[in-house]
Amino acid sequence: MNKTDEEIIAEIGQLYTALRKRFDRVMSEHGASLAQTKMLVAIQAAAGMLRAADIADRFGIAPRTVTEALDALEREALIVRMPDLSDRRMKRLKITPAGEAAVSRTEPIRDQISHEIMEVLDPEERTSFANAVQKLLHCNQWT
Amino acid sequence: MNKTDEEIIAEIGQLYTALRKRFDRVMSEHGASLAQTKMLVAIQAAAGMLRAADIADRFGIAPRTVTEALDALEREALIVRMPDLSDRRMKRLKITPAGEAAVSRTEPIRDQISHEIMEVLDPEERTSFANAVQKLLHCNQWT
DNA sequence: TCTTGTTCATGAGGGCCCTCATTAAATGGG
DNA sequence: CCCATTTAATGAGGGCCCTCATGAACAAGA
Repeated sequence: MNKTDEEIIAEIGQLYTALRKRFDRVMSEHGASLAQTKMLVAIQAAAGMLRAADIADRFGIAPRTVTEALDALEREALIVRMPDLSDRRMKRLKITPAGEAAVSRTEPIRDQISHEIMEVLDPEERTSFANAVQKLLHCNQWT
Repeated sequence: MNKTDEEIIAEIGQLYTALRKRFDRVMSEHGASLAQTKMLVAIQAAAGMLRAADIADRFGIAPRTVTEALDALEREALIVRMPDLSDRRMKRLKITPAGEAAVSRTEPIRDQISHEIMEVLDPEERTSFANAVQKLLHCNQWT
């Protein structure tokens, strides 16, 4: 029997939840969750020059969401928010040694899990799946 | 250039967020959000016999999540929680007239949006995409 | 009957995402 | 130089999801 559009969409949601759950369970023991770690990596790479708004742009999420994630990272002492002397509206983000430690600790784990998740698809499936996701994403971006 | 596993997974997240945003924007004006409306439909179909735990099972989400959604639905007076006389631990869920009105008001909208989202894929793409999602979901369910 | 184990709903606390409103600061004309 | 606009970050309030802990009620064996 063929799936309805609604069923497929419901399954996308379930898939997202299942993946996040899997990542977070493993990674929560090592410092930061997946979304947080991705921000941490970006902050580290930018060497103290990144602003909250940059992260929002880069990951395509709302600025308010970034503030919230940074609150958590700062609470865990993985980053610090430094006031910018030349523009007092913004704060530059800097990773702490503890933050760098968390990044290097979780990097291999993230790779590993990502790979384990996707390897259930054979190469052709993987490619067409990636294309379909891209297509769906593209057509719903601006809507 | 080929996408990494991590990139594909990140895009699944973005897709989920974009879809939910699209649904919620339209549906929030009509009473209940997507997840809430799906629960409402189930509650309506069960004609007063459904428990919170049944919803958790049916949708594959945690009981605590259901409590939260039901709080919102009850706040909006779309459902009521009725104590069960034979087993005082549980509460039976009943849809209100306002709830039924919300369901019938949003039903065509949900169908419409679902269809608009999925129609960017041609039939073969749609099928292989659905299969891939299924496969990924299946292999990550228990993990 | 009296534990012990189970089930149900929920409190408490988080993560990740959103919109809208607000404050503070920078900036570009008049 | 001053005001209007724009930009940065965040407060307030929601939605959807999780785990772990709690309390009440039921079920069943000793």
